[in-house]
Amino acid sequence: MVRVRFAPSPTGPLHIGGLRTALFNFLFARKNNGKFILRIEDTDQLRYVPGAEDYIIESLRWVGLDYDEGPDVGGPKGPYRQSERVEIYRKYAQELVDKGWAYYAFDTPEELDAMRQRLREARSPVQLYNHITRSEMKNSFTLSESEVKERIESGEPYVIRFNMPADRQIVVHDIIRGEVKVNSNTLDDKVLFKSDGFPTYHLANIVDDHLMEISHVIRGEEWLPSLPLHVLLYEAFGWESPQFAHLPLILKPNGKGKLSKRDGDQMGFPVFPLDWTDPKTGEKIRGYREWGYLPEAVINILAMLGWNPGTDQEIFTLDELIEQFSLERVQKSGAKFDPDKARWFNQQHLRRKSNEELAGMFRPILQLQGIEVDDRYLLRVIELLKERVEFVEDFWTKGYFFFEAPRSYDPKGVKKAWKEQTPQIMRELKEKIIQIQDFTSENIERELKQWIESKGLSFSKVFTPLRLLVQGSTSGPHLFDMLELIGKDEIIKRIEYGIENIKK
RNA sequence: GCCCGGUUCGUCUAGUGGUUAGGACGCCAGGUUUUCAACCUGGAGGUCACGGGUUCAAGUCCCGUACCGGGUGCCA
Repeated sequence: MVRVRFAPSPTGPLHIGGLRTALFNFLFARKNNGKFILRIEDTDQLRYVPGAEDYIIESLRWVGLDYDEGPDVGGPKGPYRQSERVEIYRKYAQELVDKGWAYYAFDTPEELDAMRQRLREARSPVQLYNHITRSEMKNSFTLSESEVKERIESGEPYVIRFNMPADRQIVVHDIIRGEVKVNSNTLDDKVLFKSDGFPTYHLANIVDDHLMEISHVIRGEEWLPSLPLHVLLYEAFGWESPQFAHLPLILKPNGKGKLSKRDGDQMGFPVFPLDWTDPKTGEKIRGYREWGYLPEAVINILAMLGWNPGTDQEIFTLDELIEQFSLERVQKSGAKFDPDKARWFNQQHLRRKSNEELAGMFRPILQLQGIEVDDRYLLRVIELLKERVEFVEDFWTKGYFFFEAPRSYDPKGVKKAWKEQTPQIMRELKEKIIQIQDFTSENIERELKQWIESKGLSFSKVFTPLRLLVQGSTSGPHLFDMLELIGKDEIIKRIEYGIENIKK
């Protein structure tokens, strides 16, 4: 039985790197008829951010990554919030102490700093709390059993550290990267249980993955260095280890490093699925959703960052991804995020939507403008604009003139199309348009072209200024379809108004 | 510093010892269009990080170096 989990910690808004980890877990679970579990890793009291958990849940829901078990939906292996499981971790930490795999330590943060500082100054290649240095610190190795007991009973703060064995060659296996070998001497006695009564990630993670019967741990590459520790923890408990897959990181588009919080607003693309307002600073960051991205597009963008099907297919629905996903085809190297391609994905998915769906998404934007239109008109507008739009908002920015007369005229367009003789031509054109009885696209085109030819004018001398008058700029949708849709009376009004108001 | 991982057009990538190194985004040009977009056709863009091996043959296997990234916390 495949059981995988997405285990974010609620220290801020979910980042798209995290969302991709969730996606790959989800795809793997669905592909293998397994379970996808959401677990909230809120063991850090200091970094806890109110609202972050709700944000995570809402984000997953928005993109359609439904989980089978989780804090809000429950499940047989709950609770799914680590803060509600502290007693469990305490018990297992104790078990490791009893078995000799862990020990008590009483060093203060200052003492730890001093130790690292000293080692650095001594040019020691490693500055670790390990099998060598622990003999100089305050812990179960240096204190007598009774003194340890006494300190604990007197309420002195303590932590429980892992007893990292010396000189062990650890070989771990990763589905994406193959074998990774590490010597335990480069590892340290990690804190497993903190003095605040909470476990660290390492302990809680292993205990929960075991108790929740997780079969595959699919997580970001930043966890690869702690994999040997985790494997040793499974050994210490005598548990069978799940399989591991470490996903490549998503990197900044230009420049270096992991994609992070502020990159988005600076470089003109979102880094978070939804809008987020920092509860402390009040700072607002825009999300994919509010930016106008379709959830389908976000899924597609993330799926293609670090995975590919091995075919030329690039546009996928979630179901198609489930069908074709495999961990074996996940890339080893980090992928730079490409904002241009992200836009392209959105455009592709937008075009695959029905006109009715698009109308449903566009109407709220119109309502914001105080505009009410009937469905037939709206659907025609969408039909005319659909191929030239990347985001839903573009229906407004590129088509507002279907709903109201242009308020201004694009200066470049005016310069290009509005010549000395143009007002006179437009006056005559207006008279011609008044005469057109059958005001349909096809007929308007035929009659106007005939008229232009009979006057010995060129199409562009007439049509470009006409377009300018009707829509305020010189590039846009099919001219005659647009004229038909806007209607004869309104067209005439716009021509009259424009002739008076465009100055040359 | 130390540990781990990575390295194919600007970007995402195909490629598993023998290919003119393929596709997509973006860019450029032509076609189409009253215009722009879309679409179609074409183009530029890669000494497969570098250096050494192994082999009749290496982007593909091995070693070293460089560079990039991650980790190195009582953070996850």
